[in-house]
Amino acid sequence: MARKAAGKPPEEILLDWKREQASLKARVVDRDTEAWQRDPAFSGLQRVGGVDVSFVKDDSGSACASLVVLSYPELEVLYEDCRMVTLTAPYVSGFLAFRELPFLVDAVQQLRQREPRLMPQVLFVDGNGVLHHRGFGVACHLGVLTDLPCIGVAKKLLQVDGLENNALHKEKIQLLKAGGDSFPLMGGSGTVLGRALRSHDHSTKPLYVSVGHKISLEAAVRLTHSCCKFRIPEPVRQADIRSRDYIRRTQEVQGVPAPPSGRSKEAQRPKACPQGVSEEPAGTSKGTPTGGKACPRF
DNA sequence: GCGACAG
DNA sequence: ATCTTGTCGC
Repeated sequence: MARKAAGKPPEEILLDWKREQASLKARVVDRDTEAWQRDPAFSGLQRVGGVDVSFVKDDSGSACASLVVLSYPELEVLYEDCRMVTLTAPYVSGFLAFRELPFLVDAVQQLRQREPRLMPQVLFVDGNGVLHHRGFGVACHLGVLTDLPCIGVAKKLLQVDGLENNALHKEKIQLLKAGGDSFPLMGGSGTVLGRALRSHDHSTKPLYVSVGHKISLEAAVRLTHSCCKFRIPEPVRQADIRSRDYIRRTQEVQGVPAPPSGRSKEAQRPKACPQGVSEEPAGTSKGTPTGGKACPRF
């Protein structure tokens, strides 16, 4: 009975999605809009957020969407929201937003309504911003729909517009010697789409940072570096750790016994979290991140 | 048949 | 994204 989100959507749907991306792309602001973004120490910045979606191992439809807010510059968790969701759209490279975004937008709206004072001033998104097939990745999408500054952080290079993870690219990576070092990622059109960043001294594999919304690439890269205690920016890392933990706890209670004795002690209590406010599986959203028209099934 | 492929 | 143990290093 459970609808599986498999198979690639019909061409017709993909065309719809492309039209939507093109339409929303016009609203992207790829420059600094806040005073703290220009400040050398980011003074004025107090809260940074991160979002992520983790999956249940044998069910492409079940996942846990999480939104966390950390203090800056301490990077301590102030807020955490994890919720199980049912994904309807399949994953198609270039259309990640249509699969994961509805739930993340919901999470932001809930925060805005229940704890407005904890609203993050910038959001780190797992995935790309303008470094995308059509210049509108999930970080841009989330930024436009929430009107929050967003930074796209991908763990792998999306090979678009002439960008390739080839020998030359690898040579450039070798030249990144210290945390904070980076080099531009230029698309075929000569435009800089993002930057490969060595997030800290002891990390060899770079992060691919690109503008999502309302922040310049320079500020995005600098802030990303300043939020890395490890390779992955702390906001996204915490969202990831907590969402997987949430799933693990859920699987333990009614199903799998107790695999190994995990070492996920990394989760402490945030000052606020809508955990107790149990309602429905929180799957109000449908197919379109916009919430506009409805594209029911695949 | 082979390479690509954010999460 | 997820499947997976040990292992090398600070």
